[in-house]
Amino acid sequence: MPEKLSPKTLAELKAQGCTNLRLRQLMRRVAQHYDVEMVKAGLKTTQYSLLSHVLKLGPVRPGDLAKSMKVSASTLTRNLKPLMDAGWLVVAAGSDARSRSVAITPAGRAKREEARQRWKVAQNSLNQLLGATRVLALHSLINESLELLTPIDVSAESGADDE
Amino acid sequence: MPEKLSPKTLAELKAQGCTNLRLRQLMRRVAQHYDVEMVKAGLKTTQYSLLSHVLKLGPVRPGDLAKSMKVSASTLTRNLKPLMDAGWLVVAAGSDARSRSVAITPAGRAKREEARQRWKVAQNSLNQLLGATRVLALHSLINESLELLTPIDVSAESGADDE
DNA sequence: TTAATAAAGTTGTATATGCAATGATTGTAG
DNA sequence: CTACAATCATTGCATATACAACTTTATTAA
Repeated sequence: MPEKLSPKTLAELKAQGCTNLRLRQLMRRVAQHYDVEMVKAGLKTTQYSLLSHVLKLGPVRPGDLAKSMKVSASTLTRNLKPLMDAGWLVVAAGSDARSRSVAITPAGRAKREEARQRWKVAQNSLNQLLGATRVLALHSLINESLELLTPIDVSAESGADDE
Repeated sequence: MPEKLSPKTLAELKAQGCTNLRLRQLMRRVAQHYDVEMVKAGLKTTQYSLLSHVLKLGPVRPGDLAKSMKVSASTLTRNLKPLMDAGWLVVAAGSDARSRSVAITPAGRAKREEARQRWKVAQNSLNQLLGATRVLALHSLINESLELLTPIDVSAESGADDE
């Protein structure tokens, strides 16, 4: 893993700039790309993602949901709010008195299915724009990087198939 | 660019999930990685990025700065605030009466230099974690993708070398 | 010259994000 | 059985992000 580098390679890497910055920039662009479609369903891409995860994971504890989505518990708590207000998700009491249980409503299912059509359009047009090969390569790199950066966390299962 | 795909490739792509979701997840992880170091300098990585861009672009109009950083003008307006409050940036009147001019202060230069040391540590440890080859590949893909997604925008020049 | 238009920033509104602190329970050691 | 520790979720605080609407200036067209 700590592969030997020629000085040239190191220099190139240095000249490349900041991984964080570039990643943020790309993320914003891509988010905007998806949002163009998602807006037609009245959702943000993040909300679609949350709906999809709850659909997939069934009644689920907030903490597990957060782990699966790789966001902090506090972020999750707040992101649930607009979806609850819209009646797409419900939060009930959990088995444990300190825990809770998040579930999707029929309206939430319908909305998610509607949004899924939009998502497909966005994903396809992104594949068109970037080229499927490039998108595949990007996904691979992202997945590998996530694994390498993820502190050993047994309980965080795969999550939803698509956003 | 619309490369011919075998059905298999298409299926793989579909199974890969959502580019937006994965990108967001990686971005959050990477941001946290850098933040561990940046916090020691009392900055967020985003703020370091802003300081660096202003340092590089000299007295610059907010609009140009936003373009260079690829954020919206409204985002930039707000992100300037904490740095102005801290005395690291100043916003003066621009040539044009409706425009402005953003510049870095001596204190800002010092802070940025301090933070730059931290940034190096973060970038190096990221390279260690992911492997330099992988980071290089990631940068390439990000750069290519950004270009393909960026609406032809002549005025948005290269920006700062590193975050 | 005046009226319509374009350009530059800021603000209102809403969401996303995380750390640290808090509140509420449950579990455990003595 | 009680005091201490661990778990789970939420809240306070601060920042990041963008779209749409608005204010102020400049430009341009008539």
